[in-house]
Amino acid sequence: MAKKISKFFEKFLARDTLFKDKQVLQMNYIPDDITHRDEQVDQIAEILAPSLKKQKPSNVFIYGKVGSGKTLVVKYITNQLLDTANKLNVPLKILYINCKLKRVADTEYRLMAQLIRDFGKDIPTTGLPTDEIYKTFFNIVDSKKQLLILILDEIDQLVKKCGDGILYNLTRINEELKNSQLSLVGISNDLVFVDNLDPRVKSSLSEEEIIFPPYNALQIQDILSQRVIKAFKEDVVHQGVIAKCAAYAAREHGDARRALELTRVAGELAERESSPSVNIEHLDKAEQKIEKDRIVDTIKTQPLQCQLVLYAIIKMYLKKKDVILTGEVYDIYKEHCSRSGLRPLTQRRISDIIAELDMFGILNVKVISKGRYGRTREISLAIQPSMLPKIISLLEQSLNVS
DNA sequence: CGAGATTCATGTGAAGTATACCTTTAGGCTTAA
DNA sequence: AAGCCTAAAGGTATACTTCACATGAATCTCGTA
Repeated sequence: MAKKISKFFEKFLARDTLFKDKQVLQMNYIPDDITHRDEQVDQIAEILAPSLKKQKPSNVFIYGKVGSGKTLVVKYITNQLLDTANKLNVPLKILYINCKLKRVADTEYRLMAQLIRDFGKDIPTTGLPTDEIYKTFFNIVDSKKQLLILILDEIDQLVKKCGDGILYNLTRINEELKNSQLSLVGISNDLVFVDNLDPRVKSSLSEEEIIFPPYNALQIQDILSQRVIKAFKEDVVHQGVIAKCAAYAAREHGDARRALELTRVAGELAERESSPSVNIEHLDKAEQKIEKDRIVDTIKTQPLQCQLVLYAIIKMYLKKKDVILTGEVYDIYKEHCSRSGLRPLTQRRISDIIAELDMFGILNVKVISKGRYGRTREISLAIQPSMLPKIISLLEQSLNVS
C-alpha cells in the first residue's frame, strides 16, 4: 500500500506540468496591467487620488455584472495607492470587505465586528449592543490621524438583508470624526440597487458613480490570451480553446472570472489525464466540475435544517414528481425530521429556507397561484441529475440518515 | 354567458420568544500588611 | 483593607415561532340576455 502511494507520488512528480504559473489564473491574482478597463481605472484612480494629499476622496459607487472586473480594478488601484502612500508616508488605511460572506459580514453587527477585527481588535460574535460596536469602531478609527477607505463588495446583498441603516451611519460618521476621514467605495452587482435606497444615503454614497459594462467575447478572449501566456507553458492551450472558452463566458453576460476559472480547471483536468494540451473536451468537463464544486460547497456549508429540506426535495424529485409544492415538501420534511429525531421547524421558516436555496441557485422556485387551489411555490431542482447520487450521499452522510 | 364574489394554500411582514453570549456588579474568599 | 474570583443580573443579536393579513387566478354565483 505504502509502496503504491509513494510510487504514485513519484509519478506525480515526474509528470510534466502544463502550467508555468497557475497563480495567474487564480481568482485573487491581480495582473500588472488590466486590459479593457482603462477608462474605469483612470476614473477610480482620479477619485481616490486626493487621499495622497491627505484629502478625503469622494464616496464612489461601482456597478457592474458579475465578472466584469469591478473587484479586480478596485483592488488593483488600492494596492498601488497603498504603495504610494507608504512611500510618501501618508497615513492611509484601506479595508476591503465582502458583505456576502455568510456569518462573517451579512448583518450590521457582523459587518462592524469584522471591520474592527481588521484593525486587530477582537470582538465577540454576539452579545454586545450594536451602538457599542459603532463606538468601538469610531474610537479605533479616530485614535490616530488617518484616511480610511472602506470598500464594501456586494453591498446590495447586505442592504437586501438588513436595510440601509448601516450605510447611513457610515456616511454620517465623518461628521463626528476629529482626526480621521472615511471614504466609502460600494460595489454592487445589482444595477437598480441604489434606487431603493434612502435618498440621503443615495446622494452621499454615490457622489461618484462608475459603471462596468460587461466584457464582450473579443475582450474576454484578449484577457484570457494574456493570462494563458503567463499561466501555461507554450502551446498547451490552443487559440481555438481560448475562443471557445471566451464564447462560453460571453454567453453568460461577459463573466471574465468564469472564463479564467474555466481555463484553469480545464488545465488541471488535462494535467491529471497526462494530456499534452488542453482541448475542448477538457473545457466541457471543467464546466461541469466547477458547477459541481460550487453546489457541493454551498450545500456543505448549509446548516443542518437547510440540508434536510434539500434532502426532502431531492427525494421527492426522485419519485419523479414533476411539480413539487411547498406544502408537500413540508410534509416530507417533517417525516424525515421525526425519523432522524430533529425538532421540525415551522412551515414559515421552511418557506424562507426554500427561498434561500433558490438564492444559492440550488433550486428553481416560482411563486404561482393555482386559482381555487391556492398559492404556492413551484419548486424544481437546479442541479444536473447526474450529480444527484453524489449529493445524496453527501447529505446522508452529514444528516446521518439513509 | 359574463362580471364580480369567493376560496384555497401559502406567501409575507411584523412582532414575540428562546438561546447563547456579553459586560457589569455585588458578594465572598484569600492574602498581605 | 486590598485584590481576586465567582455567580447573578441585566442586556444584546440571531434564529426561529406566532400571528395576522395579503395574494391572485380557478371556480362559483347570480343577474341578465
